[in-house]
Amino acid sequence: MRYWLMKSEPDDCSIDDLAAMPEQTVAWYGVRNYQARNFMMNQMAVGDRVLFYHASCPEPGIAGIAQVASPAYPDATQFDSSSRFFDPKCRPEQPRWFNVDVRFVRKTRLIGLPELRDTPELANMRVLARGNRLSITPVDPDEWRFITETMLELKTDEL
DNA sequence: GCCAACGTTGGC
DNA sequence: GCCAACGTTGGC
Repeated sequence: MRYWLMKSEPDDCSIDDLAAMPEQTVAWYGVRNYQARNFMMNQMAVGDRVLFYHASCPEPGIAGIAQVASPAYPDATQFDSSSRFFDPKCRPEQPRWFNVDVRFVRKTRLIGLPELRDTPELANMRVLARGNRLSITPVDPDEWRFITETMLELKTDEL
């Protein structure tokens, strides 16, 4: 099992929005970056755990835990001319963009970006790297354990 | 709204 | 294959 951090704009889909979804599951559509797409296509597996991160908002940071709920499949919005994610270069017989489904696990206290940056154990987190713009980044098992067990005081059966 | 950083595009 | 121009991300 791998661990990930996935950014979402809470105006779009917050952790509360995810919890309120049917099946508490949402399609992670709209990724238009090859590196992030490749993580979903090639490395994610159903059951992988996810740090749900609120981005582009007044208090950016980790807001909850989620899990990967489906394999990657073609992102429907790439063919939808009414979508802001429409990609006119894409044809259904050769989809370019893919997404997984993500399911709610739990809401947590907000671990804000300043707190993440102030935590020496997380100094090497991908998402904190200078200039990082990826909306999906891998999380090391040690980082996952530190965040969930030490910072959030969650037990294994709560994840 | 600003801007640093990075990805993508396209001319050559 | 280089690289300038442009677009996007996302914190502040």
